[in-house]
Amino acid sequence: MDMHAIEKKWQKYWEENKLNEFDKSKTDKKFYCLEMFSYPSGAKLHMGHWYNFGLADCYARYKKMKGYAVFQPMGFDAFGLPAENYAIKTGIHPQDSTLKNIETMENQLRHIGAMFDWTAEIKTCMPDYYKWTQWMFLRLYEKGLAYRKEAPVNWCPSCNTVLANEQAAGGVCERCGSPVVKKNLTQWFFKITAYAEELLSGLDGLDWPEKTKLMQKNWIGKSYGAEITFAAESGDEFKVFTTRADTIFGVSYVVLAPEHPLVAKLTTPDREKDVKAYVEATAKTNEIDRLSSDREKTGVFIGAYAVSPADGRKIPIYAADYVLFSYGTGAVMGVPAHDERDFAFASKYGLPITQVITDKEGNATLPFTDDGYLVNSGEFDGLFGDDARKAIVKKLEDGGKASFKVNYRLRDWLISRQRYWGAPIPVIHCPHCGDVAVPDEDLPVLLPYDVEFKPDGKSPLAKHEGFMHCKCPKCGGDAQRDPDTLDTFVCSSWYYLRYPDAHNDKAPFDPEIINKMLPVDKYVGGAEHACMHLLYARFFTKALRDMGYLNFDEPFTSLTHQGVILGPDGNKMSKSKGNVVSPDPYVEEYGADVLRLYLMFGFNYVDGGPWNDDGIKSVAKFLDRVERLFYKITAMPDENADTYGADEKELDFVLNNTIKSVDNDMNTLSYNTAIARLMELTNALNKYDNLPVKNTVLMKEAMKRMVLLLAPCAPHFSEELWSQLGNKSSVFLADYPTFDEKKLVKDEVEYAVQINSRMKAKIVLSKSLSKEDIEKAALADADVIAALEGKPVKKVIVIVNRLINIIA
RNA sequence: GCGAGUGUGGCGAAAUUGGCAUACGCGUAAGACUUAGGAUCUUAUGUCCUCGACGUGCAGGUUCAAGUCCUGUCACUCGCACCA
Repeated sequence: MDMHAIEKKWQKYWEENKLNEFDKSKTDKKFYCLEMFSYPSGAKLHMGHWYNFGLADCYARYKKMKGYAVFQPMGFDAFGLPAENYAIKTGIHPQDSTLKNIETMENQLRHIGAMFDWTAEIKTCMPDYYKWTQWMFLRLYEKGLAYRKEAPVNWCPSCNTVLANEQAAGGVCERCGSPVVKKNLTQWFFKITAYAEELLSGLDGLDWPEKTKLMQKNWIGKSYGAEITFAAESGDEFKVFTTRADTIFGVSYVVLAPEHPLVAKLTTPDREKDVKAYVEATAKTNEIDRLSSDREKTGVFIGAYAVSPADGRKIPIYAADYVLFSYGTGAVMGVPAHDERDFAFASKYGLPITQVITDKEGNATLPFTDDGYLVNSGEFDGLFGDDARKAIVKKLEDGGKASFKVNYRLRDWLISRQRYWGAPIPVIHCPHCGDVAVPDEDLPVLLPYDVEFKPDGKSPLAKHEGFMHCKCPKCGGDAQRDPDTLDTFVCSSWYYLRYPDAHNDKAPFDPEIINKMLPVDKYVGGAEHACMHLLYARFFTKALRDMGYLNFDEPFTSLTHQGVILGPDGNKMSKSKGNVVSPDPYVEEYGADVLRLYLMFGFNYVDGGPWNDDGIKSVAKFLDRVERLFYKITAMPDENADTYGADEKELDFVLNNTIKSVDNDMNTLSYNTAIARLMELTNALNKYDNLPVKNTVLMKEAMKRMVLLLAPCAPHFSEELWSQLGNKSSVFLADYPTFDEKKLVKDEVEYAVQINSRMKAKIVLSKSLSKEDIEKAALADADVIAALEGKPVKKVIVIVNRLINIIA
């Protein structure tokens, strides 16, 4: 078959007949199948895109044939750093390179033969989209979910920009790998922490990979504990957060984070020099060092003492950088006997180590960090774990010195970027009125084209007079625009809401439409977004729901992460390693269907693996075989329709079993086994074809269903064969084949017979036999009798339809 | 360090509730057809071998029966990484 010709032919047909477009009259049977949209990079589409988009399309087409009105849109996450970096390097404007890249990618994407509904295409860098991204910001701002504050932020000295916590994971810049340093800037934040609890509890009901849910859970990091108030001798009070209130009698010092405001206030004059030096040194330390748990603990005594609320002991106060100012209260109590970090710290600075917890036997090596029984704890001695914690906190609570407290590790989402290529933050800073939201009717705040990209730590927009200067919407006086742009993750946090109403120019979407079309029924994309995009999108959905725009709680009901296709060398594909595999030469040589089929067959979808084209020919051969068989069978006259013996029954069994298996495999995205079953059906048809007398009516029926089963996987090929069968409408409008349970029932079953759990014989028995008869038949078998050698039978285990185990 | 996952032929990989390990394919070998074969078809193909034994990273355990369950251990991958 001329693959290229039929690709063109049917892609044109599908487009002209609007087969890829969602039928808006069928929202009651909607199936929203979405792949994570991609960034329009200068590099061409690689194998991973095909693996993601092409194979998700197989699922979408399968669902369509199962009777759903499938909506599968495609778009581009078009703002972002790479285009701007490229502009700095080459002088080519981000808008020009991005739009050009999009055009190239659109063309490449069409080669996949996916049923993308291009009428709903989104490009996040276009004003008709980012207008609504800005609108989203304003709604969150109104709700108090967007706020501005000065904060130490992750600063990448190489990219000259602020990074989100998630983009600075591990203390290095996600993009360039440079060590991240801290810098104080006034930044915009989204208050994602307001939803910490629901983001956590909502995970339970989601059909998502367990690993991803666990990652989000850990990222949110809920922990139950208590805040306990310590009083300094000066009278100043401060709280520490602890999950181990049961260890409070073992406190031998307390630590304040170096950034803690009380450090300066409480430091005694004789310690001032040392403390100041330490605090300054901490500020200079970059994240990579500060966050390393292997690092030696350091700290400095500030000269002041506090009083333990539990027993009134006087304990020294330290400042140490192993305590994070941004978590809990920024202060902890040091219990060296029962915390590894405190143990290391106390050992170094010669602080007392008092054991207050012990195990069942009364002996424990320090530091002992498990739950245990209290000792040296006055009235609480003998209590265990949770009971001890509750009793102690209750007692302190009565004295106003403690309270139960839940903490989350999740931080608010820093969304300001000192970059050009993003959606401008729609806020005006007025010398009289302060921060003023841009009125909705003035949206979008357009991104100017003529800017200076050269990075110098200032937003390119800040240097653009025409952009910056404006009138305050409130007082009409001279004012300045916010020079920053929004993190691109803001754009991608709501795009799935835009697709179903992509051309709405009155609102980001019509809630009536969106509430029918959402949530997304199947979301397919890489696992690397587990704690960023997927969390942010959930936050947006919940926030918009609470504002009354949406009536659902979660954006993505079911999520699948496709595996990663690695380079042939087993490494992640990258330009620098030179191991990027392009789909283009394979599409050129074998066609889109063969490549789709090979990607389905050669890998477990959720695992991926190193690229290797050894098997691609075999898949091409498989389609050739199907095609040859197809033409051979369709050319046969209808004969022997009434012939239905063992061979026909066997063929019918394989046919029905294939339908059952493939249906199930497609539904669970077990593509490799689905293709294996289709190969088996082909083999069975070939085998049957070699018989002298053939029921050609049965063969034709089998072939017809084969074409239907193959259609979601090899759409052009199958559409062609379908039309050759004389069908006037698309194969994707045909019903997915169903199987007949009766055809799956065999008259006879082969049993494996084991003697003392060892395989000794195989016997074929009628399906209708009772357990007793099966046992009798097995014991009467000549091979079995021989293998038993006259030994008495003690016990016989019969597993119906499978095996018989004789214990002798 | 903590958390999660993976480990099966020469290779990619299969294996409902524990029930014939290695489906499907690649590769390899032999044969058929052919002027020819890098096409097509057929057969064989876990290892060692004579019966038979041994085989799912390794060592144990539970069971009539373990790739699957339990304990320990090694290797690799991913995530988190001083969160008190």
